[in-house]
Amino acid sequence: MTEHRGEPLGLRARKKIAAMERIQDAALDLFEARGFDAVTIEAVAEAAEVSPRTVYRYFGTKEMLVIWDEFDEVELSPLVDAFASSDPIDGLRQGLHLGFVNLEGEQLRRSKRRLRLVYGVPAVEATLALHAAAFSRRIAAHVAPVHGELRSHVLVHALVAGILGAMRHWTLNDFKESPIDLLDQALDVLQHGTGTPPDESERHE
Amino acid sequence: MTEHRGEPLGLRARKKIAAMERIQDAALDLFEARGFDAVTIEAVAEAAEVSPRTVYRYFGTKEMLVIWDEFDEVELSPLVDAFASSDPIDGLRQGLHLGFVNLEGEQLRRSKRRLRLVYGVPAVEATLALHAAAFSRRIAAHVAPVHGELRSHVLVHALVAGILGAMRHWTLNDFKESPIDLLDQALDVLQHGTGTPPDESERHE
DNA sequence: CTGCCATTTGTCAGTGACTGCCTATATGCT
DNA sequence: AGCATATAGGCAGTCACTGACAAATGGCAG
Repeated sequence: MTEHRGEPLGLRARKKIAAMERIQDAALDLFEARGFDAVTIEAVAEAAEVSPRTVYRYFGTKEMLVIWDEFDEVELSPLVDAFASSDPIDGLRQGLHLGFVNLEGEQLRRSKRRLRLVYGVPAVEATLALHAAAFSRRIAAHVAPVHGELRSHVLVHALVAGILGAMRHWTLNDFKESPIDLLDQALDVLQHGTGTPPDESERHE
Repeated sequence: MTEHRGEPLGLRARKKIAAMERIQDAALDLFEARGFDAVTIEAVAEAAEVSPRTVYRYFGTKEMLVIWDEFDEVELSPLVDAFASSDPIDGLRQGLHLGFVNLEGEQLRRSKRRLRLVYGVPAVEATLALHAAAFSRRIAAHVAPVHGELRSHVLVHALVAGILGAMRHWTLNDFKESPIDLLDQALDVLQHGTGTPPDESERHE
C-alpha cells in the first residue's frame, strides 16, 4: 500500500507491520465504539483474530495500541541538526512541514483517529507524554554540547510541549484549522519569547 | 508540626493528612530500599499499619504515594494573575522563589526523596506529567481570554515544562546547584525566546 | 518433496493493581 | 450517653501484564 520509505524492509518485517496495523485497526474500532477503558485486550485480540499474548508481544501495553505508528523510528539526525543550530526553530519548522504534507489519505485518517483517542483518554495522553519526554531527552543529550545541558533540556522540552500543544488544539477543535498554521503559531510563541504579546494592543512595558 | 498555612483546617482533615504522611513515609522507605516496582501496596499498608483498601482510598494509585504533597491544593489565583500579565514570567518567578524559600528542613528532605523517585521511576514521572498537564490546562483556560487560546496553552505548557526541566536537572545532579538559580535560568531561556544563544561566543546569524 | 531448524504464535498459570459492595467501627454533635 | 454520619476494613472479582513451555509455521538444504 503505502511505500513507507523505500527502505530495505525484510519480508518478515512487512508481515509484522501488516499484522500490527490490522490489530491496531481492530483496537481503534473497539475503543471508538465502547470507550478505551471498556475494551479488554482479550476483546481486541479476538477481533483481530490473534491471541492476547501476541497483542502484548507486539504492543507491550494497551496504550501503545493507540500510540504506535509505523514511522515510530524517527530519523534522529535531521532533528538533532535542527536543534543544534543557533536558532533551532526554523529547521524544526521545515521538518514538521515536510512531515505533514506527507500525511494524506488513509494515513491522515488513521492519525486523526489516534489523536482523538490520545487526547480523549488521559492514560493514553500520559503514555504519549512519557514517550515524548524520552525522545526529548535523547535529542537534548545530543544538543547539550552546543547549548549547555540545562538550556538544551528546557529548550527541547518546551518545543516538544509546543508541538504537542498545537496537536492537541488541532485535535480538540475537530481538525478544523490548518495543522501547519497551528504549528507555526506555536513555534512563533516560543521563538519570540514570552515577553511579546500577540499584538500591539496590550503593551505595558 | 508544620503550620500548613494557618488555614481553617478541620480536626478531621488534620488527622487525615497526618495519616497520609505516615503512609507516604512508609512507602518512600520501602521504595528506596527495594525499588518502586518490587514493593506491593500490601507491603506499604502493612508497614503503615493500615489496610490496603485505605491506602487506595487515600492515594488512589501507587504512583500517587510518591507524587502526593500536602500542598497539592495550590492556590490558583496568584498563578493565574502571573500568567495573565503581559509578561507572565516575572510574576511566576516571584511565586516560585517564595515557594522555595518556604521549603526547608524536614519539608525539603521529604521533597528531595520524592523527587528522586519521581525522576528515577518512569511510571511516576508519567503520572506527574499527567497531573502537570491537567494543572496547566486549568491555568491556560483561565488565561485564554487574555492571550488567546492556542498561545495560552503553548505558553503555559512550555513554562511548566521549563519548571519541571529545572527540577529534573536539580534532582539528577544530586541537588548540588541552587534550585532557584536553575529555575531562573530555565525561565530566562523561555523569556528571551529560542533565538538567543546562551552567550556571545556561538553566534551564527 | 520432505525432513530439519529457527522464528513465531498460542496456552497456561500466576502476580498485583485497582474497584464495588457490604459490614464494622470510630467520630462529631446534641 | 446516644445517635447519625463519616470512615476503615474485609472480601471477591476484574483485568493488565509476565514468564515458561508447547505447538505451529515457514524458509531451506538435501
